[in-house]
Amino acid sequence: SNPTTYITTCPECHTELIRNEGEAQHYCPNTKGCPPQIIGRIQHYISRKAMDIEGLGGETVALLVKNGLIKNYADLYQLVVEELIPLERLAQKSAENLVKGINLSKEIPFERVLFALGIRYVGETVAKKLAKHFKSIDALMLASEEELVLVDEIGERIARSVVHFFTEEENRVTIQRLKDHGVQLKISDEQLADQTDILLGKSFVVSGVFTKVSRIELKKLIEDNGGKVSSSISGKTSFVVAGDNMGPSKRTKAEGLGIPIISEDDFLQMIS
DNA sequence: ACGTAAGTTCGTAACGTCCT
DNA sequence: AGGACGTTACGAACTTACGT
Repeated sequence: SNPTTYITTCPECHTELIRNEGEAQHYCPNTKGCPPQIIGRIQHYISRKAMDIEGLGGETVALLVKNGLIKNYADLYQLVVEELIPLERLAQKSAENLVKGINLSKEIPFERVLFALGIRYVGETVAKKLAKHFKSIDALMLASEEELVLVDEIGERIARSVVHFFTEEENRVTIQRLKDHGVQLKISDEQLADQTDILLGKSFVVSGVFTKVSRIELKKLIEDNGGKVSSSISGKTSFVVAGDNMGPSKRTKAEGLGIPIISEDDFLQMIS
């Protein structure tokens, strides 16, 4: 039987939206002409967990788009100070900072660039998984749905979305432009050199604050060495790495399950 | 030179959905 | 069913540009 469909129009660009019964959300398919989408994609690209471009925030992105200076994130790399100065809220100083920030983003590692691209269902962690598995955007672009599903943690929905993203000509062009500007679209040699399999199959929970490495670095060390970081303790947790002010409920739970609680030093010892 | 307003950063928490 | 993930929202501290 045919599912009921609901038809509405996008309040922003008045494109027709079709949603099938049972689908939780519908997205405006007008990816090229819907202004909030154009701005939103760039805002995501520059955001903290993605390319983290300092000097550029959501409002400034909207300003740049509205003034016709950029239409997608690859355009950012062609901005020059002079054309920014006439804009509201931007003067010499901010314009320089902005261009500087954009240039610095060329050093952002591949996994975050992959997240920044804005492929649906590819968030921060899925991007990491894909980056680790495929090592480069070229390899990822060649992967079929079948190959993608074989990757741990990647299901049908994500696989379909990834393949779809790369079939769009516009996306391939944008990616080529990023590549030409020197954005990291493959895992760097240094990154590869830092990776080991020491912690393969081990699952970690991190709790508290640490002195020698930051919480973020600690998680990165776990992942780079083949381990998995989870947010909550379960029977599958191998170790809890505890810093200062470890959450008391976590401590109780770990003790209850008999999971070893190790210190920052213990952990660093493990991987050295 | 100073205060204000706007924007950004950083931490956190909650919620609904997806994966296994 | 349980855990993980993506998304959104919020607030507080900090930075910067701009008007007086």
